[in-house]
Amino acid sequence: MDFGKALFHLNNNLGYNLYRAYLLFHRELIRALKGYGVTPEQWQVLIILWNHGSVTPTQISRVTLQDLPTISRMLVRMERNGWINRLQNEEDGRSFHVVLTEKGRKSKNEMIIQLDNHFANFLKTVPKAVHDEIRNELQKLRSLLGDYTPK
Amino acid sequence: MDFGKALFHLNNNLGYNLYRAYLLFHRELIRALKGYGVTPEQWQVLIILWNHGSVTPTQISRVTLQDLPTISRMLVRMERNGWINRLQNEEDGRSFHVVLTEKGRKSKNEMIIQLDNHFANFLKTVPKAVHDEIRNELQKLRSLLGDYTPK
DNA sequence: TCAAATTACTTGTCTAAACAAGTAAATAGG
DNA sequence: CCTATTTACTTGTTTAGACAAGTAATTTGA
Repeated sequence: MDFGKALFHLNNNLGYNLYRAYLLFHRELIRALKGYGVTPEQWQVLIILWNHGSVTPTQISRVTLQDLPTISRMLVRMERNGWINRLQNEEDGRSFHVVLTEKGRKSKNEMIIQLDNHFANFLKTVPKAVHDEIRNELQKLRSLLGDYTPK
Repeated sequence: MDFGKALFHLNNNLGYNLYRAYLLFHRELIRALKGYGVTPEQWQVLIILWNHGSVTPTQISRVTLQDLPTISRMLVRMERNGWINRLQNEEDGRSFHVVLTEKGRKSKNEMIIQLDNHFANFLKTVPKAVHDEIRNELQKLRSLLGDYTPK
């Protein structure tokens, strides 16, 4: 069955290529993290917490580009699974501090090493020059489209 | 609040850049299609059908890289919304043909023109050379990772 | 030919995400 | 100071998607 024609159109579409490449990475991340009971999106929150110690849901929401309902429910699941705690915010009764549990803190090194290895293997067919070139191009695209970038 | 450090790590990660760029495009596609009552993923199926007339769920599943449960339920929704019909497959009682309804067929031109305009505007800050360069790089990456590409 | 394996699709369960709407706390303006 | 607005988070609903498990039809092979 020849799907060349339909795929030809899609295949020359930037959005389609982004979607497709994202899917490949996202699935690989799911597999790499599965043993830890963490999703790719929760992994992103763990990285933020490892670098900051304590943040609010709104801050996570801004950094991850996700809306508060998504973050709110994700934090419920992460607390249920023992990764984080929500501490009362003395200065603002509407908000709270998200902090890592001991499990969350101690998992950092092992998980990062394991993930690095996993993706080094996944990307072994991709030359470093190509890898860096694509990353730079994507950063440029995001910047041109007004995506938030840290100082 | 300075999130530079956490974002610095994420920002130099290829997967994160893909995720982020994908999110920007996906949301824009949602907005562009909202008036038609179609999602980006259903749009992808419409394009396949516009180019092929009749396909099976399994064929859609292969082309879109999605599993059958996802396609199966998406087709239920598309049929409910009047875009497609499922016709019995005489040669194979397990399968069926997915075909466009009249609404599905007639929407093609208007939707494509509207979408092209919408994204031309969305991408107006992105020089054509950059756009094509990124698309080519992504095609290269997908190919290196063994993603399916049509002849 | 007929039991075993495979294929095509469905159903169930869970998470992420978009978006609308709601609650409660904090802040601003008159 | 006190009402109106804004902010921070939650809840509800819908779709996509991953993955396990199930059903029914077809194909394989002994």
